[in-house]
Amino acid sequence: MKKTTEEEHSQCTSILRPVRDSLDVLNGKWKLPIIVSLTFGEKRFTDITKDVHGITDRMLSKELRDLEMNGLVVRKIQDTYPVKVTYSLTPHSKTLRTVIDALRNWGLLHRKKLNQDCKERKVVSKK
Amino acid sequence: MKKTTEEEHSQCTSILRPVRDSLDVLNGKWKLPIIVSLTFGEKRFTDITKDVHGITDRMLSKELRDLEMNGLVVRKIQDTYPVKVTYSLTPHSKTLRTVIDALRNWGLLHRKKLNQDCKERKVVSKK
DNA sequence: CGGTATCCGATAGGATACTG
DNA sequence: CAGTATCCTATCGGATACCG
Repeated sequence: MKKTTEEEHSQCTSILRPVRDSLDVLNGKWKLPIIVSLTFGEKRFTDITKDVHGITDRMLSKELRDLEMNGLVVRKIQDTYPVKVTYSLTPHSKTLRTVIDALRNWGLLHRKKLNQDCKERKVVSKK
Repeated sequence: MKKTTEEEHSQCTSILRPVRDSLDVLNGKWKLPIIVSLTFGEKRFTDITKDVHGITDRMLSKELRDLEMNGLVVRKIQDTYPVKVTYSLTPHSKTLRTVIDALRNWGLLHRKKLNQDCKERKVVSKK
């Protein structure tokens, strides 16, 4: 138990780099929720608004642009009248499935944990 | 293919709620990296600084407090001289392993994808 | 070593109004 | 319907200095 620290550090770095790569692309409150919404198939602007509760037009617009630039979302304009715009996932963003599942499962676990702590009156008041 | 939309919407919501629960706790640039650092065992303030490249004392201090309040990190003060403070994960935060693994794998995939696109000269300039 | 205090700029994100 | 424009606040996050 001497030189583990150095080895550990480089091991840690090798995990941290890709994790931070992911976080850079997925950061913020809305990107993953938007992607979740689109996992159910291509949708129109307003439909996403309805799924992702609380998002404003402004944020949705901005986040969709971000996601499109990063190759995670495709914007398609149907040249009908009136014009119809749809958004959908790319093959690449579909690989986010495991991330979403992991977050979902942990979210459920976390909420269960909170309820438990509540029963045990061990809640630490937030702020 | 008529009423799927309503059903889809409630299905979507049932995924979105726990995902957003997770994101609320894990948001920001630093929390998951800090947790990754601590997966290698309890560490001191400065050691975390070294693992999580680029973080400032101020942010680390703040984020550790946040994580402690949410029951994801434990702060332990050894009453030696000089005083030694260590941080470690809780059983609960250890369940984040799957989330971290998923993000790590996706990060690797994403970088591979970027390199591919680069070769194909399909890069979309950022900004 | 393990932080806190202060200051500051940048970005996230909300509210509201408006447009083709 | 599918957004943009404008304005605003809050938080993020960096720099620097300082403290027991």
